[in-house]
Order: sequence, then structure tokens, then C-alpha cells
Amino acid sequence: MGEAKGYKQVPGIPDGLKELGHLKHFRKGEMLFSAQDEADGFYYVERGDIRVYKMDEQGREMEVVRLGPGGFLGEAIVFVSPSFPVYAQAMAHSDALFFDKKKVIRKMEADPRIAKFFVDLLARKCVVLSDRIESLGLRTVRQRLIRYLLSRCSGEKKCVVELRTKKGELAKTLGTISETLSRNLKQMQEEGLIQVEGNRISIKNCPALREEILI
Amino acid sequence: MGEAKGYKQVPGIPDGLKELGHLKHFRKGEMLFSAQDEADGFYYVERGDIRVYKMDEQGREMEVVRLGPGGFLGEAIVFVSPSFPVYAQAMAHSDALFFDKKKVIRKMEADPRIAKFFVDLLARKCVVLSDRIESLGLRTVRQRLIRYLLSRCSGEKKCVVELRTKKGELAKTLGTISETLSRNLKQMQEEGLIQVEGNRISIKNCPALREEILI
DNA sequence: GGTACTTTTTGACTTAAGTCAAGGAAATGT
DNA sequence: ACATTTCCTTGACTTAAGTCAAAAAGTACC
Repeated sequence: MGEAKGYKQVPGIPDGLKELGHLKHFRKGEMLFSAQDEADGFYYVERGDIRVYKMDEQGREMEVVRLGPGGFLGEAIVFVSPSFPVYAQAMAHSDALFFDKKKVIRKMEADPRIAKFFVDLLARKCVVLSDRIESLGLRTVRQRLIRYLLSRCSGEKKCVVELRTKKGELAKTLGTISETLSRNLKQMQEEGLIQVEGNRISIKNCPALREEILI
Repeated sequence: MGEAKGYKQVPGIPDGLKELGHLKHFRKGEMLFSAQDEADGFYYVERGDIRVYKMDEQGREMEVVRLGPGGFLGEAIVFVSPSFPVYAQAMAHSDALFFDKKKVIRKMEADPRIAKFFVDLLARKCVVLSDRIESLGLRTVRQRLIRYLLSRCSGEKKCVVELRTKKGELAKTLGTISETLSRNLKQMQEEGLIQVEGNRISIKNCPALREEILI
């Protein structure tokens, strides 16, 4: 539901665009770019896991979006601002295609299909970001957690969600901190809704969870 | 600063696009569209004041963005989804150009300059929305209020901000409620930072306010 | 002016969630 | 297997901000 890696991403890259990109590799923990860096291009994630976030003066982070394979990052800034307003970090070993801003703009002006592709891409991102605003403003951590779990649960009565990240990272994706996530998971376990074993969360009562976010 | 009406908007509409739109008038309080409505087009605000918001099941509202003259709304949804996920309401008598989705898409495919215009427009909106996510997640109501005030203060030592809306609406724009806004204004007044007289807020100590959000 | 309505402020209270600090548990390296 | 670091959980506390209710201030309309 607009949250985290699970959100709908564009199937791929249109013909004529991919050739403009060149592959870069990022090791786990490495920064793709930092706030204030010159925005001379953007990335397409082929493999891995990228976290895009803002940071305040005290170093507190706010995740804007998290991207898996098929996701773009920096694609909005590049058309608007000379420097990035966010940080982007590889949370796993990642491969990404880098696209030079000028080349893409030139291509876009020549080929309306490329332009249309970016219109769709950016429109989709707007929707994701709006959803996140709603989610952060109107939903509790518990509700956001339930949404997250359900978004990666097939819908059968019993379902297991395997976290591919640390819980601390999931907390950030949900717009909270690890302590709060931990308490929520515990609470939900005590209510018999889920069963937590390390990084494996079994959903015991899918309908009840569904109920809770639809109300 | 990405907040409210004050954010940077596109200067206007490019040649060849404006002709596609037709003028609609909305009286104060009237809805441009509601969530679930068919998204068959989008709007350009020529005059007035439009509030775009989401609503949860209990009727609590979360403002996504607020638009004055020069702003677009629905321009992202139209390229992505068959129905609106948000509400849009005229907060003042407003004139808006309505653009039919199909016509615009046809035009865009024919004219790369139109497509480029939308890329820029949507990219800008992504930045605004990201800023709002940061703001809601990382800043207190007080900090958001200060940002708002400073964004409409010329920068001299003394400066008067005239609210053109009700305080309750400002509260929503800031992502809070009127009681909390009221308390914050009172507090800041007691600290000698501002002087509130009805809808006129005089900024008494601009540097101190600036200091507070730059720390 | 006085009535009715809306908006704003205030007070008292609740609550979700953040902070700080300390144990445990896992994972990692040697 | 051990030490070391990182991660997760728990407890106790704080706090910003929401809720509910009622008073006060504004505004509009006869």
C-alpha cells in the first residue's frame, strides 16, 4: 500500500533509455548520494535494496521511500534541482544503472515515448508519496505495521512474512523506531494475532488484522 | 518551503495546452472532486484556494497539499489511476481550468514540449511531497508553524503575516488541529517572538525564529 | 441591540510514541 | 569456543500532541 518495497513499481525501462545507463555497483552500507550532492543524474535499481531518507540537524532520519529492483531514485530531483535533498544508501549489495541527466533530457525531448514514460513514473511516485503522507498523519504505528504485514501476506488464513531486513530498518520504513516496533510486535503476539520468531512473522489471524485496518 | 500555498509553483501553462482546458467556477466550500470519483481529468487553479486532502474512516482529514493560483491538482492521478484517492475542495470562490485526460495524453504524445512540461510539474510535486513527509515526521508543530510564518515574512526585523484563512484551516495545513495551533501561538507570544491580533501575526523576533528552525 | 452561529481559546485529561538506559540475544570475527 | 560487536527487547520515564468539553470572542443576521 505505498509502503516500502512492496509498492507497485514500473515493470522496467523502455527501449532507448536503458542504453543510456551504465552499471554501478554499491556494497552494503555504501551511499549512492548524500544530501547536497550535485544531482547530475539518477538511478534505476537492478538488484539490491536502497533506502532514501532525509535527516535533520540532530541526525534523526526520516525515510522517504525504500526501493527494490525496478525502482528509480533521484528521477524527480534531477528535473528540478541542482542538488539532492535526500540521502540514498544501499542496504544490501546492489546494482544500479546510472543515468546522466543531460543525456536523458536530450533523449526525452527527442522521443515522446521516453517523456511519457517519465510522466507515468513520476505520477506513480506522487501517489506513493501522498499515501505515505496519509499513512504517517492518520495511522498509528500499529496500523502501519499491520498494513505492511498484510501487503506481504498472500491472504490465506496462515501466512508467514519473512523480514529481509533488520527490525530496526523496518521500524524506519514504518516511520518509527525499533523500540516502538518491538513493543507493537509483542502486543500483537500477546493478542494472538501474530507469532514472531526472529525474522519470521507468522500471521495467525489474518481476518482480524484486515478488520483492524479497514475499520 | 513545500508548505501550503507558499511553495514554488510553475509560472503558467505552456502554449498549446491552455486551449485544451475549459473554465469551471467553484463557489466557496464546493468540491472539485471526492475520493473514488472517476479521474477523467485534472485542474489548473487560476484564482482562489483549493485544499487537497485524504480522509480516514472516522472522518479525520489529512491535508496533502494546498493550492493557490498557478497550482495543478489531480495531474498525477490522471496518468496512473482511474479514480481519485483524495478530496479537493474550494476554500474560496475559485476559477479552475479543467483538462480532459484523453485530450492531454494525446497532446503529450504529439508534442514533446508538453510532455516535458508535465515531467517538470510532477517532479516538482514529488519534491513538495517529500518535503512534507520530512516536515511531518521530523518537525514539531511549533517548527512547522515557524517555517510557515517565516516563509511569508519578508525577512526584516519586524514583519506582519496576514492569515488569509481561518486558523483552523491553517492548523490542517500544518498537519495539526486548531487547539494545538492556538496553544503554540500563545506560547510563542508569551516568549515575545510574535504578536497575534486576530488574523494578523506580527513577527517580533525574526532572527530568533530563524535560529530555532536552523538548529 | 440582541440572537444565533461559528471560530478560537482554555482547561483538564489521555495517549501514542519518543528517549534514555540496561539487559539479553544473535551474529560476527579470531 | 571465545570475545566483540551489533541488534533486539524491556523497563521506566517524558513529552508532544490529540480528545473532549466548555467558555470566550467574533461575525452575521434580523
